[in-house]
Amino acid sequence: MDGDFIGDLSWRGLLHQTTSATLAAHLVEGGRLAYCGFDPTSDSLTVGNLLPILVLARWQQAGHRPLVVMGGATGLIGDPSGKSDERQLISAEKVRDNIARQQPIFGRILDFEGKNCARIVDNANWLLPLGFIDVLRDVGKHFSVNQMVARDSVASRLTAREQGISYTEFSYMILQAYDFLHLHRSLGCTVQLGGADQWGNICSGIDLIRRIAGGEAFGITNQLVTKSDGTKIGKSESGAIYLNADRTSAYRFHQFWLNASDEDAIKFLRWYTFLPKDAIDDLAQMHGRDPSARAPQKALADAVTALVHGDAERLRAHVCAAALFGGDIRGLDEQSARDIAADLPGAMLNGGDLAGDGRLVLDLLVDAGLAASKREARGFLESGAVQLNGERASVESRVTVASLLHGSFAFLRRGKRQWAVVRIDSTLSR
RNA sequence: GGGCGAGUACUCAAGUGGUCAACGAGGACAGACUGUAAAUCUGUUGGCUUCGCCUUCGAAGGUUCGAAUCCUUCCUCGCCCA
Repeated sequence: MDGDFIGDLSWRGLLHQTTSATLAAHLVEGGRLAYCGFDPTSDSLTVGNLLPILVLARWQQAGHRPLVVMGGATGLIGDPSGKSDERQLISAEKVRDNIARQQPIFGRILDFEGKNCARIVDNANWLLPLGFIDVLRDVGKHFSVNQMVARDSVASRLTAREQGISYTEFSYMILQAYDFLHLHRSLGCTVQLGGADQWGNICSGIDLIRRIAGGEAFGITNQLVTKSDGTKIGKSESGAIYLNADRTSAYRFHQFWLNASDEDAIKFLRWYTFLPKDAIDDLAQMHGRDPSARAPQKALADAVTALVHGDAERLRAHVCAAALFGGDIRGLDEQSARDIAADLPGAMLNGGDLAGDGRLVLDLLVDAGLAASKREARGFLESGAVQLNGERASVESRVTVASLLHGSFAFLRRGKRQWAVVRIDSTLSR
């Protein structure tokens, strides 16, 4: 997919705005450097952050150079864009920690080798050494408060009576503008990418570059995407969907995409995968012929899981899903059961725990994380939502040694799609 | 610094001395129907050793037989004045 970056974004429904009519001409020549900033306000990135990373990857595939800017300094301040509340400040330590945890994902999705290799920099390196007075004299003079107040991110906080805005967050756009200026001067960065809510910040940077450096710079924003019901992607269910395997297992990640609604699946394919237009059109057609095959959902889950977790993990997740939702859980051979069990959340028991009458399924639901409390577990059992090894369980049901598969597993299912496993740790038993 | 107002469960939002574990809405989860979809209908939504008990209404104290509701101090936030 060499070449047309703007065209690619556009048919995928991701293009929101670009800053200048001369942008297209600027991009005709390859090797342009564009940056996108990521503020380390959380220790792990979520599927919401995946989109801008992919935009950088598309940029790279179009023959340009991507630059990831970690907000080691701006993360200490907090961007008011798109936020209705003033945020709690996070400690410097936490920010450094978050950066360390967030970085690996970029290595997996961007190409750090070759001619158009990606780079990661941290704005703490140039923002922290700045002196307050110097900034006010050299940078602040170029900002009109009248204009700053008119920016959406600020204006909404000034008019909304619930929350105001602190001077700290108010200053954020100056810092981001300075980032762009710095990257323009030191690395020749000419383009900034970001979500639609970043428009104001990006424009501030472009203005600053024109005023101080006399250079021309560009901005491209992508649409902020939501599900068809208008809610954020990757929220709800059992919490946010993270990109780190230790927060959201590859299996759960795969399941998340597989559960996309019909309406969303095709859109997600355009937004979150590199599949070309005709491949996606084919999937849409297949889906029209046989919706129950859920071809788009499967393609989506496989593609995104492979991208984020690697192909081996994708395959495991796929096999696991097929066994749990397609086959007979009791018929699994020991090795398969062991593999699948490893991917599911669950509870670990030692052999002695199941001696005699065993333990109540009610209790194990809580231990395995399928119910938040016994009170809730009781509700699930009473409504017939729970299966033990494929058979409906009741409030009185117990797990005994006899109910274990291959002497060591018991599979619990709550509702249609939540699975967990109770495992016997043989090293502790007997 | 002064004046006024607000802080209730995941969110919004009732409740202004006992009948309040706290109305209602949304969300979420579950059941039925399906395709691990959507829509629809139904149920649940603080915890537990569940005909009862325990812990919650910004925080800490206090008044009272009894407080989410009254008083004091503190914290956070908004508006106005300086």
